[in-house]
Amino acid sequence: MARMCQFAGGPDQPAQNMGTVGKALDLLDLFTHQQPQMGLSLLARAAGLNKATCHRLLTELESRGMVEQVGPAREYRLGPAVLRLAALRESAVPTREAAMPVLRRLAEATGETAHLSHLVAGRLQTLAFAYSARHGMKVTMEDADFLPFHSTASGAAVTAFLPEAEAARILDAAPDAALFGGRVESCRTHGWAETLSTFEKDVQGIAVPLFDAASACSGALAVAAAAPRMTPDLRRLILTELRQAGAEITALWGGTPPESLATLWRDAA
Amino acid sequence: MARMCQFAGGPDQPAQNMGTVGKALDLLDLFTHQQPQMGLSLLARAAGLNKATCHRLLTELESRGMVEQVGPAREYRLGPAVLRLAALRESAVPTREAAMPVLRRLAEATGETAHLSHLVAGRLQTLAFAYSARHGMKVTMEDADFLPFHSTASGAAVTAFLPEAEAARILDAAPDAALFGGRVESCRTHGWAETLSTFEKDVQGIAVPLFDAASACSGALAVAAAAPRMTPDLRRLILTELRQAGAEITALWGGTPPESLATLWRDAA
DNA sequence: TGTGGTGGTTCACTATTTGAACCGTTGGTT
DNA sequence: AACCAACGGTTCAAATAGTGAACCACCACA
Repeated sequence: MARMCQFAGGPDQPAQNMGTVGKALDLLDLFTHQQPQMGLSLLARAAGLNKATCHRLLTELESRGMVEQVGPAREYRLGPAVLRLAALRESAVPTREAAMPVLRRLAEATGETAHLSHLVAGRLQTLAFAYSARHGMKVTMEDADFLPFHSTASGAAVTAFLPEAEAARILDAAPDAALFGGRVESCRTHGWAETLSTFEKDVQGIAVPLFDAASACSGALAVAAAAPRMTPDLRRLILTELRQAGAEITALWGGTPPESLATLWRDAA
Repeated sequence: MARMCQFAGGPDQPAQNMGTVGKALDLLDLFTHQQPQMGLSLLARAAGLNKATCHRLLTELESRGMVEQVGPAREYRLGPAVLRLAALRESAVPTREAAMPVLRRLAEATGETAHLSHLVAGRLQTLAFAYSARHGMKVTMEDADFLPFHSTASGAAVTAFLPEAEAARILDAAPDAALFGGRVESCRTHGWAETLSTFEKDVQGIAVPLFDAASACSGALAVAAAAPRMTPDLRRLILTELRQAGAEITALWGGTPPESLATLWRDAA
């Protein structure tokens, strides 16, 4: 079960399972903060689809309100139907709402930016963040973006506690396998991951993993601090608060940390 | 262009355009507050799909995080990916966020429950609402639900300003065509719609339509008041505030009311 | 008047989706 | 314990639905 990769060394698996609806959903993922709306041709090119195919998919998405066309250029953007789905999801399982108070408390206690992400479909998705009012200079973030595994503390923390197969996939894709592998390994032994100036210059990230009910890693909680004002004391404080908050959110989400990590955190406290 | 219904009296058009992704997206619409999660068989039955088909669609939705399976019964529920999409949509076009202050002000000024819905894919979707703190007894609402056209003031208001073809479709589906048609006609002449004890007993609804940039009706703003405390004065107040707030939200959304309604509202003020 | 860019449509080809029947479990009844 | 029904999930021949090169009409620029 651990090694599902039967094609030895097959480094390129560019096309995954490609159903029609998969392609349609991939289209939705093309919209970002940087490009919240785009035309048919651009979408087709970005998705690697024929224009006709892309058009049909978009039409179908539009008929259900998942995207909408706007302006004289008839560009596409995400539609209002997603709002209903999200509201329904949050009402059924209030992931974000439940974690927000803890997140705010963490930001307040550390004086730095707190940041929550969770694993969805193999990617690390920003769920929420909270700023502290203490300092004028702070690390700012964009909501609803994907986090790169290899350059963030959250990414390392999650990778450290992923099933072996998936962790291997991420490790293989790392540009600097040794460095990233080291961070992951360190997280496995200490219970937290740390980066400095990898995601962004002069930003120090410290992260702990979060877990679901099956003790599988489901996300990460991080503090992104301005490196210039970091001190050993502050670092100790962040670690303490982070472990505490991480345990809380995991509990709020109905999850349980794996035994190994639970003891690690207990000993540290 | 006005009358697209070429099959005279054709009352049953049960199957619309049915692409594969349409079916998949329809699955998402089956989740409600009442049933936030359901098993494979139930979903297949509710969607009118074969179990195998339904399973494949769900698997594909799950691979993109649009749904997730949970618990020993492996039931499905909406997944975390919808959160990202909604956050992105709100960031690109802050429909809800922009309207919230106006909505709250409306609730405060009238002392009743204010309610905002918009038209998506031919249905009226609850977008937000605001309560007033003035009275202990108030009309309460569920977010992220669909509103029936025929029994709500919002439904009548929207229908009154829809393109003829769509309005006819809704009118034809009305259980009491005369009553509903009367409400719609009244809204066309006065600029607002009103219901009493239709959606729920002892609830009086008053609604005005909202418009997009092309002066097409895109939603409705309503006040749901407890009928027992309604007075002519209160009703006048609600109407004034409602027109004002409706014009504001339409403007905030970058829309413009059709000239006919604009003059109606000007004269009333 | 050409050239290259849109958004959108057509239609023969075929690859994808479909659904009856199947399996292995589970949980309640007789 | 045997039975039954309903569950989630899988198989595979049959056929339906998706695909993409080539096609408009349009616009802007030169």
